[in-house]
Amino acid sequence: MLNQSLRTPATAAPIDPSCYSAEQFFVTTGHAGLIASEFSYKKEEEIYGEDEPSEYVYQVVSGAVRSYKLLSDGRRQIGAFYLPGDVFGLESGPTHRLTAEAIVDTTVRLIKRRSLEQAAATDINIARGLWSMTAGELRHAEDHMLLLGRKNAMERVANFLLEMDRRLAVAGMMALPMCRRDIGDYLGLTLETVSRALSQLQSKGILGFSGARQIELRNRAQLRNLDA
Amino acid sequence: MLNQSLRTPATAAPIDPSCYSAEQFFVTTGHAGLIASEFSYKKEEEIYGEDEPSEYVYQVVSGAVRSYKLLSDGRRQIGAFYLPGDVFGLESGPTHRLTAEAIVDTTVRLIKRRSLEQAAATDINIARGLWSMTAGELRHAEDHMLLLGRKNAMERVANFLLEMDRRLAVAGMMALPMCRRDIGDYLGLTLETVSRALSQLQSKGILGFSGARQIELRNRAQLRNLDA
DNA sequence: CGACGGATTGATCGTGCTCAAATCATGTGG
DNA sequence: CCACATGATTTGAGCACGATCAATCCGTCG
Repeated sequence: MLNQSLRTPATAAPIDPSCYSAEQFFVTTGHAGLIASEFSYKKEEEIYGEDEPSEYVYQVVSGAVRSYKLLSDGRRQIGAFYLPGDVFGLESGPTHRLTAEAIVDTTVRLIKRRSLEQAAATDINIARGLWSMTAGELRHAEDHMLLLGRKNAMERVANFLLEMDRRLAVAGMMALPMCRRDIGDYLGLTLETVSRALSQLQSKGILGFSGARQIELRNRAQLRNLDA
Repeated sequence: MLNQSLRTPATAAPIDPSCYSAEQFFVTTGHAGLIASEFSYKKEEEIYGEDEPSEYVYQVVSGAVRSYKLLSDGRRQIGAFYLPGDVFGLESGPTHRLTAEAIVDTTVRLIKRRSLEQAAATDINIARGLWSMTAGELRHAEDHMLLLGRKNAMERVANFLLEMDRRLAVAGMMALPMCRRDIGDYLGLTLETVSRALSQLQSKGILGFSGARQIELRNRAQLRNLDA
């Protein structure tokens, strides 16, 4: 299965370093002569743990990944989902700040972090790319803090649907890789609250199901209204 | 008033780029021949607005700054407080993602963002510093997402007190620059809930007040227990 | 001293959580 | 191919935590 966001352009497009897209990062590293290998993880398998040394940077080829923090009593906050094309596991410091797990069977490309750092020391484009990707994660985290701190349940779920629609919709349909509990732990809600919000959106005709994880958005404008 | 975290070491300490501290960044830029000027803002004055072009990078000399996002109906999420020594307003993209305001009369040092970018193009230490500071903000945001998504009111307030204790305690006392509403908007709570939690901690002898914003922590261990 | 904004405290309300049960989807073995 | 087992999802009922609304109280500054 070839993923659209991973295709290498036949003609190397010029890269504006101030508008860096994570999806193109592994293309740039290729230009710099860095070697990316592939690896696969089974559903539910851990890719790296919180506070482990950061050895590799990853790009999702196929599948999906969740990245989270745990409290001692088991409460979990998912910080981000990574979908095909997304880069994750990039750290500026020595260790990973969150745990990463495959949500479904997942294949990744990976590059040794050390070789990236070395490349960045001489290639300003690589250095810019590392910074830009971290800045992109920060932007997402800032938006998510607003959601977690100040939005109500329906606003959170509407926001989630629009985010997933943007990132993985094909022909107007989304195939969510994650369960209701994952969605709840991403949105700071319980799985029941997520389920109730989705049911309510269905009854209003804003979305349609074909299986609990196959969702079609029927009214994105109204969904954007619900997202505060 | 000389702030401790701003003092320039008499002997230039070697800087480990993987453990970059934001406080030393303006020292490094000085070595690179970059010029920092000073500017002052009145209490409640806006320093920059959300989505405005990012022209400068700032370091708090004295005072305090809040950085936040607003929803259309006025709900506010404060992403971070910046205290003397802290660097803020650093963006990888073209615009600021949050609004920054002086909480009290505040003096900052500032460097043109353009000159920083130019310096980073030739000086890998500068480039490393920019990345590390953004990564530091991301780390804070990741911790804060866990707090906002999964911690209860007392855990949030305990966490806040320990954070402020670490960052601005002098002789065991904190002089908070921000009001209860600011604290609430930082923690995803109302000002009343913050006030009740603080009163409860006082009645347990875990902290003592000398004025609503002058707090002495009397039992940090117990506070750490309350912070999940 | 008085006025004003900030903080505390109280009473009530409501959203989202908890606990529980029913239903649905998926995959496995007979 | 069907029966069953298992986990995921939905739905319901009741509850609790933090929000809201409201009334003092306090500290600071004119």
